[in-house]
Parts: sequence; structure tokens; C-alpha cells
Amino acid sequence: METKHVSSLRRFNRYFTRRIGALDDHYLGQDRPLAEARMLFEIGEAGGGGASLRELRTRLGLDAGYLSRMVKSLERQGLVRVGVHAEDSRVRVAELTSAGRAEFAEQNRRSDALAEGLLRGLSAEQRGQLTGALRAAQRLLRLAAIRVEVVDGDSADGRACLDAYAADIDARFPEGYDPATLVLPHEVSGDAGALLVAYEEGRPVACGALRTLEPGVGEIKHVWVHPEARRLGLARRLLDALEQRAAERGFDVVRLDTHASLTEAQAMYRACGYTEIPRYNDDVYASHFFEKQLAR
Amino acid sequence: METKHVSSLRRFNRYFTRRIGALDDHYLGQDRPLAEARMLFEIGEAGGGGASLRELRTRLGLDAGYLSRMVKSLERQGLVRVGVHAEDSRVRVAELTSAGRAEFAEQNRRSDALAEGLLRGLSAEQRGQLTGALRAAQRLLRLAAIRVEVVDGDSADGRACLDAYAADIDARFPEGYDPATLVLPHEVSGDAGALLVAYEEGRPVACGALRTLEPGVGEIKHVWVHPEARRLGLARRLLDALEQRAAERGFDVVRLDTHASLTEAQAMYRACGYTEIPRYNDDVYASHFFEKQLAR
DNA sequence: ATAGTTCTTTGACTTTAGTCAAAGAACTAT
DNA sequence: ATAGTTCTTTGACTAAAGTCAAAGAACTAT
Repeated sequence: METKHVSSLRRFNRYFTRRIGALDDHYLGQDRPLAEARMLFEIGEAGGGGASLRELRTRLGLDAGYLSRMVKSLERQGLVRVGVHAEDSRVRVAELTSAGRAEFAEQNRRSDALAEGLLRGLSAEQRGQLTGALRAAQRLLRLAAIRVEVVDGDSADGRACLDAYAADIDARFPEGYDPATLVLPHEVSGDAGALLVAYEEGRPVACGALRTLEPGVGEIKHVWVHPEARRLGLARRLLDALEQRAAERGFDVVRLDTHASLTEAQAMYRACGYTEIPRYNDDVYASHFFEKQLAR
Repeated sequence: METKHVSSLRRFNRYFTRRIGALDDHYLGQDRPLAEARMLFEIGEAGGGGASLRELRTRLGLDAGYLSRMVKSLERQGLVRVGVHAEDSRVRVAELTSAGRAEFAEQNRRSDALAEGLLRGLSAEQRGQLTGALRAAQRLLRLAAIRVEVVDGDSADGRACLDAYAADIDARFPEGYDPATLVLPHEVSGDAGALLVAYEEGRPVACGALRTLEPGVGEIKHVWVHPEARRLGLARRLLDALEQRAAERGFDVVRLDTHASLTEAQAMYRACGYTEIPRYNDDVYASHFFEKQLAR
């Protein structure tokens, strides 16, 4: 890897955290410990339903005892109200009181004012450029943080993604989608195929399946990306990973089909070296068929 | 200002400080308090000559007593050696011992490894895109943080910039440059003209002068940008600010001259609406002459 | 020379942040 | 029903971070 990229990232990190991050923390905190301010912010961000202590603990990476005490302190200050979770009464849920919401709004106001102050020195055009550059950087940093893993055909994360996929396209296809059509666990386990799940900060955000169509021929199914992880280039990465698995398993060629309505997907397949072929199955949802020779 | 830009900056800040900044801090610290690790890093960055406690204090924003104790602790650990400043014996200067340098190198190694880990998930092309986006963002953030101020004609910062300007072009012009040619304090003070200095985090990084050439005609002189603040678009901003001052002072037109060798400057003047005119003075350093009508 | 500043150190604190272990209540799987 | 988990609270700490004021040595300006 070129050292240029490493040093550029480090340089940016130093500059940004010192100039913007530290400043924002300081403004956010104001007359309250930073950890408390941060927690108030997280509870506020969670919105109406409140945030469970469990969530807060993982989100902020705090010790359970420390967090418990901090919530209690916020409660004493009248900013937070704690109740039990509707479904699991071990779990406690914190939500803002009206005083807490006022404080949260004040935090936001201060943070906005800080950001505005930073942007004030730029022309409208430069602000647009900055926003564009930050968006591009964030997209790439997110993408870099996502890990694609091979999971078992009946793994909970894998099935959850497939179910989300089914629900997603059921809403999208005029004719709906029957979840019984999904690949079966044994079709994508062991030597038969593969199920890939992409994780972002521990949460599954995308999947893709590979199964055996006939000897030497693999089929790629159910490439799906969570709505909040779209436009990162993740589908392409999953496709690459699936092709690599296919090559490792000794397939010479992979095929896939797609629904007429998914035109972006079709464009992606073409861009990734797939060529359109005649119908190879009787899938009622499929209208376009593609295939790609794998380099061995 | 569009709220889009504000929220985009805030979103990026949250994502970046949490994902990258916090991680880097954690790695940097390792088995040493973060504040100590940071200080070691700052002393290391300062290089051979060491860093004065005074510098460190402002750079890290720490209380004098706190810093004093921290340096002493680093000294006890054999990582830092403290001596007195050559010119001012109130000031103490900290520099790394060889053990300190080893620790500093280790910090850098860890930080590089972290950055490399982050970049590993990206293709070479995507890494290039990320580097480009970060560079653009940093450029704009720096530019946004720079404030242009009107200073008195004999202000220390102003004269320091003008001296730097003179030294700079003395090295650049084949025939050298005589500093006696610089504008005099009274020419750029009060109603006669203006001296602008641009500050980045308290340090003067650029200047520009405006003086009266004849009634209704101003002259822009000595637009200079510190080498470390170049390519940010700062010269253009100074030029804008000088023109604004000129308009406020009632000039109808501003002129300027430039040396044949400064082709980038000439291109900038043209891009900013200046048109070339015949020689209007007998300045030996000048070969191209420009003028711009000011909107009133 | 002298008054006012600047730079640093020291003493005496407080607050914030965080850790670890024990224990109880509520869930889950068998 | 019961054993094992999960979620949270509490007690008992420690370490890190930071503040404030006083004081001495070294500078600067008049």
C-alpha cells in the first residue's frame, strides 16, 4: 500500500480531531461532564421511544456500572426518565423529560452554531465542495470498515438478511415475492455453495448467496444491501466476493437472474462483466439472465 | 446558509471522531495515559531542537501546572530531557531522549498500522479517491479557519509578513530584491491605504497591502502567502479583501504590477477580472501591469 | 533601577472517568 | 423446573485529568 494514503489519512485525522472534533466536544459539554453530555445526546438522538441502557452501553462503549450511575445522575437532574422495556423487563429504557429535551435542543443549537461558524469563511461554492468531499470521504470510510464474512447457511444473521431481502422485494415487485423461493440453508452450506454476510460495526448490512446450478456452474442469488448501506459500492463488493468463492469451489461460470424492474442491478451486472444469456430457469420473478466466465 | 452543509459537516464529524479519532487515541495511548502519549507525540513532532513548554502549553491547551508535572513525569521515565531555551532562560525546552524517540517511533508505527488497517478494505482506486476527498476537505477547512484582519502599517505581524515576502522573492528573482522597496508603514495606514494580515490559528500566514497611487486610484502590493498555506485559495481571498477595502476608501480603480517570473500570479489576476495595461511606474522589478475597475 | 510581564514550578485540591466483582431480577433453552 | 444467560445495580476502588493560587526567576519597557 502506498504510504501516501496512510500519511494522508493520518494527517487529516490529526487536523480534524484537533480542530473540529475537540472543539465540538467542548461546546457540547459546556457546563456538564462530556460523558454525560454525550449520553444525553445519544438518548435524544434515539427519539421518542427512548434508548435502552443496553444500546447506550454498546453505542458509547461504557462499563455497565459507570453507565448505570450516569443515568441515575441524569435522572436526579430531572433530564431523563427511566422505565422498563415493554418486552423484556430486565432491560431499562431511558427517555428525555421535557427539561432533557430542552437541553438536547440547546446542544444541537450550539453544535449547529459551531458548524456554521466554521463554514462562514467559505463561499457558497466552496461550501458545496466541502460537503461533496466530506460525503465522498465518509462513503469510502464506511465502505472500508465493512467486512464480508462467509456464514453458515442457517446462521441467524444470514437468514435475517435473506428475510429482509424477501420483505424488501415483496414490497417492490408488483406481484409480491414468496419467501419460500429463498435458497435453502443446505444449498448454500459446505461444498454446495456459500452465504456471505457483510458486517458494519457488528451489524449485518448486506448479503449474497452462491449455490450449485449444475456441475461447474454456480448461481448467484439474493444480493441485497440494507437501505442504510446503499450507494457505498457494497453490492459490487459482494458480487466480487461471491465470484471469488465460486472460483475457489471450482465453478467455471456463474449465472444469475433478475427481475425486469431492477434496472440498476442489471446495469451493475453488465459493468461487472456479465453478459445477457437466454432464460435458464422457470423462475416467475426472473426476466433477465446473465452469466460470467470466471478466470481460473 | 443552507442547513444541508451544516448537517453534513456535523454528520461527518460525529462519524469520523467516533470511528477514527477515538480509535487512534486509544492506540496512541496504549499503556500510558493519553495526555502523556499526546505530549510525547508533540515533542517528537517538533523534531531535533525540541519543543518549548510554552509551545506545548498552547498547542495542547493545557494548564501550566498540569503540563509542568507531566513533563517531569516523562523525564522521570527517561523519555524526555529538559533544558533551558538558548535565548530566553525563563523558557524550558523538552526534547526526546533516545528512549523517547523509540517510544515515539512505536507510536507512529501503531498509528500507521491503524491507518493501514482502515484502508485495507479499499481498492487502490478507492484509496486514491479517499485521499483526494480528504485533501480537498482539509484544504477547505483550513481556508475556512483563516481570518483576514486589517492591521496597522507598523504592526509586528504585518512587518514580519512583509519581511518574509521580501526574503521570499529575493531568493526567487534572478536580480534579487531590495527590502527598501517595501511599502512604508504610513503608506498603508489610516486613510492612505491598508495592510491586511491573514491569521491561521493565531499565526500570521499571509499579507497584502493597499496604498494610494493617485486620487481615486489604489495600488495593491505585496500579496504574499506563507509556503505552508499555499494552494488553499488564500491569495484570491486577500485580493478580494483588498479590493473591498479599496472600494470602501473610495477608489474607482486598483492597479498592480508583477514580475515576469510570477506567471501563476498573472493567471490569478486575469481570472479575478484584472486586465493588462501599459507600464504605470518605473519599478525595476515589474514587467506586467494590471488594473481593475471596482464596482461602487 | 524598577515596575510590570512572562514562564515555570509547587502545593493543595476537585472532578471526571473508569474498573472490577458481587448479586439480584428477568429471561431462554432444554 | 432448572441451569445458564443477560441486564442492571451497588459497593469499593484507582487513575487520570484538570483547576487555582502563590511564588520565584528571568525578561522587557521606561
